[in-house]
Amino acid sequence: MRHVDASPVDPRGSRPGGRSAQVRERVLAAAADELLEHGFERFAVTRVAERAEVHHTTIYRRWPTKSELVFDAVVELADAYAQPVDQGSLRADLRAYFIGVGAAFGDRRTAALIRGLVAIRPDDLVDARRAYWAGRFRITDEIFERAAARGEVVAPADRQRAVELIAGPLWMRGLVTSLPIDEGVVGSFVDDALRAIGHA
Amino acid sequence: MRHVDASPVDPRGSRPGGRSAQVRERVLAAAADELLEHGFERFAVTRVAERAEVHHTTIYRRWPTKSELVFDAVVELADAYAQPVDQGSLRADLRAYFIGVGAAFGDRRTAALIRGLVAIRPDDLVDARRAYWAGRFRITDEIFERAAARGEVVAPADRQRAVELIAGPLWMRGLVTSLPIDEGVVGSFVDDALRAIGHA
Amino acid sequence: MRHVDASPVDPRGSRPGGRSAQVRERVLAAAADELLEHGFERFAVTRVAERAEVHHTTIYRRWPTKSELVFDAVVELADAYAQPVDQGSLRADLRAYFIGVGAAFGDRRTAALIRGLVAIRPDDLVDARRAYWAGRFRITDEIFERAAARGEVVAPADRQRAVELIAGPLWMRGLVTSLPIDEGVVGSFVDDALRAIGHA
Amino acid sequence: MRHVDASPVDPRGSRPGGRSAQVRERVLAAAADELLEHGFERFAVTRVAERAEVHHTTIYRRWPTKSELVFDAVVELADAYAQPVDQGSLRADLRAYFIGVGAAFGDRRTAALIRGLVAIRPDDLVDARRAYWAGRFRITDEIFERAAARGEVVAPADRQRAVELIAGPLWMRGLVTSLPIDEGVVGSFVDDALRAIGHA
DNA sequence: GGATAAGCGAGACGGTACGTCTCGTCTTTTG
DNA sequence: CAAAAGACGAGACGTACCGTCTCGCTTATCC
Repeated sequence: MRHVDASPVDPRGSRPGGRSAQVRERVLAAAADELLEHGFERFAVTRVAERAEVHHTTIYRRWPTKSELVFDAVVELADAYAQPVDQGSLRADLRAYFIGVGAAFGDRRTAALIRGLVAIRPDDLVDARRAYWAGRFRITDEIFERAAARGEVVAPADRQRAVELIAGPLWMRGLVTSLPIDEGVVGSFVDDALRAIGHA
Repeated sequence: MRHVDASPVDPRGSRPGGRSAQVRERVLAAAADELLEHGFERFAVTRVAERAEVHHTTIYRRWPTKSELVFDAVVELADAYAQPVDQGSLRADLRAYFIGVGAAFGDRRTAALIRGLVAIRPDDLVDARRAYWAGRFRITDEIFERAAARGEVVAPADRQRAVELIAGPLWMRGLVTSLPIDEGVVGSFVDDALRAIGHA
Repeated sequence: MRHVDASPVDPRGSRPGGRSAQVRERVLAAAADELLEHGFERFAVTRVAERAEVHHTTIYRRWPTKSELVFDAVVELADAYAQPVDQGSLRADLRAYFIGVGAAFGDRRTAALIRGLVAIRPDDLVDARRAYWAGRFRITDEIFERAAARGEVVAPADRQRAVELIAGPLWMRGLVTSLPIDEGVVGSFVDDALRAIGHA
Repeated sequence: MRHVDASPVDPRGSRPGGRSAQVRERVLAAAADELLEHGFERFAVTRVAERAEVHHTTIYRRWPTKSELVFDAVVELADAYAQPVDQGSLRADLRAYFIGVGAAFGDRRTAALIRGLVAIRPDDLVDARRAYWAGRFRITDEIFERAAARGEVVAPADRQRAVELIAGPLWMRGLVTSLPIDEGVVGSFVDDALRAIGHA
């Protein structure tokens, strides 16, 4: 899933701790900082280089375009919010997970980054984006699997609908209307979604 | 509702057909094209000027920031989709209206504009955006008013929830997951939303 | 000598106290200020208009080019230094006059202006400049005439040489080498010049 | 003496014939042309870039201000006129040297450059200008040294005066009054100066 | 253990776009 | 009818970043 896997650089150097690996780490960290500070739009490779104390040509050697660098950095960040824990019931699991998602929009810097992701031209980084979203949906899938194991069976089509009914309003608040996203709101969306798909 | 109303430009020139009005039209149309072709990120005022056959300084005189230009272009388009017609029932009215909204994402040009709208930094144009969304919500309010007049009463809080439950998934498909938006999908979101708020 | 005499504007308006005359006065005064403050190079008609509280199109109606406006303003200023007084001898008259000239270079703002005049392309405002320099040389001519009336006769060719031998070093210090110009220096140049032309 | 020596540019590139050296040459030549054609005032870096077939940002990298570019172009030319030859006597040496200087004003291109040099604001490039003039005066110093070796001793203060009495009128003719500068005129200024300092 | 190849530091460069300033022209309204 | 008012085309400004290139230097394997 890491984009840089395809890079021609670093056949041996990427051993953990190697010089190359250090560069990669420092650059991605710096990119994340830059992203959080300036948002996607004003993201500047030049500044990333300065932050990482790496020459800018070195960055271009590994990440041919800005989009690719940003994407790698985003993925790095995204994983932080991908920690679903078993809460004992489908409803509780969904609440917990989407409260985490909602919190991401609450962090202005993360919000800026998500906003940027959306702004990327649909034709850019298609595969990378597909992979990213697949990864995210895998998380909710796990939640439903776990529920099924507990006996709360939800049909695949209903899973999809439920996720859209919860995530849709959340994203809309986060990206579009700027309405607040707190735990109560997230909970009510979860309830509405479960009611809509006829889940007890 | 037009953002440019606050601009120092156009005292008399904005009479329909006047020179200024022509410039405004040409620029906004060109901005929409530019947005479609290059996306918000690579949106270049310089190119808009070339497309519109207007000098770039003229654009800066009216729209001091890129955000404002994009916003005005979006608003221009938005009104096209704001024509709700009485279909005889709340469900039918909502379907009709949101099918129109969904269609907007189907038009690549419009989709690009909406994408641009989202990409504008949240601190930018706060008032203008608020006004814009107020306008959009006014349309669904009318639908609910009409329904109330017919006896289909929905509490204000439920109106809001219903709209979010329909529009949220639609926008998410349009902006984020790129899943298809057809009439069947819109219909099912409307049904889900009405079920969620307990509307018969 | 006033350049604006050739302007198509102001057939009757230039009666002293007329509306046009007031505009002319205010604009020239403002132009002089602007010149003194920003120097020739960064002289901006726009700012002159603001200073004069006159619309900038009004200025362009009278002074088709910036050069002409500047020139008129310079001439206005120059006269301030053109007040030779009878000091009783050729040597004293020359000293007094050129000490005044030297003082002009001492005023940094005036110096900036002179510097600008020199920088004007030789092909620009040829007639105006010729007229200006003729005016200036007329002053030294008066000095020599007065001396002749007193019995200190100097041949025309020697007058010219003397003036060049005094003014030359002065201008060079003022414009080129930035060496100091004080009364002692001016005096010694006058003495050298008179010695060179064999004047007692 | 080259101003650009202090520039952060050109670590190795300045080897004669290197890429950077070529750029420098081409730009300075183009700057001289531009100065000749448009004068200092309408001197446009943009046009210099076009003439030199170099991107304008490249020019700004090396010469942050217009003044520095003009100055370097002037210095480049100046050296051409700095070749005093031993003519056997002080008078002859001075004549030969200043005839060369006068000739410089005769070359329109060089004259335009000198005019530009004068137009530079006095606060700009103070050190560079000081160095430049020191270099020029060193040439006349050599002439006086040579004369002293031959037995024609001139006191330091008189050297300075003499040079000003010759160069001053020359520069004034060249820059200000546009009077002709031929060998006869130069000769008479030399003679006048020597007479003024009491040199046989 | 010295060639050799890869990665990095360094920096000039061509290039796009930015957003601003000023110019001088034009058209329309006002006193 | 001149001045006020202001939009406009035009051109240059100087800056920020982009992505490419060329050139040494270092370092870590591989013969």
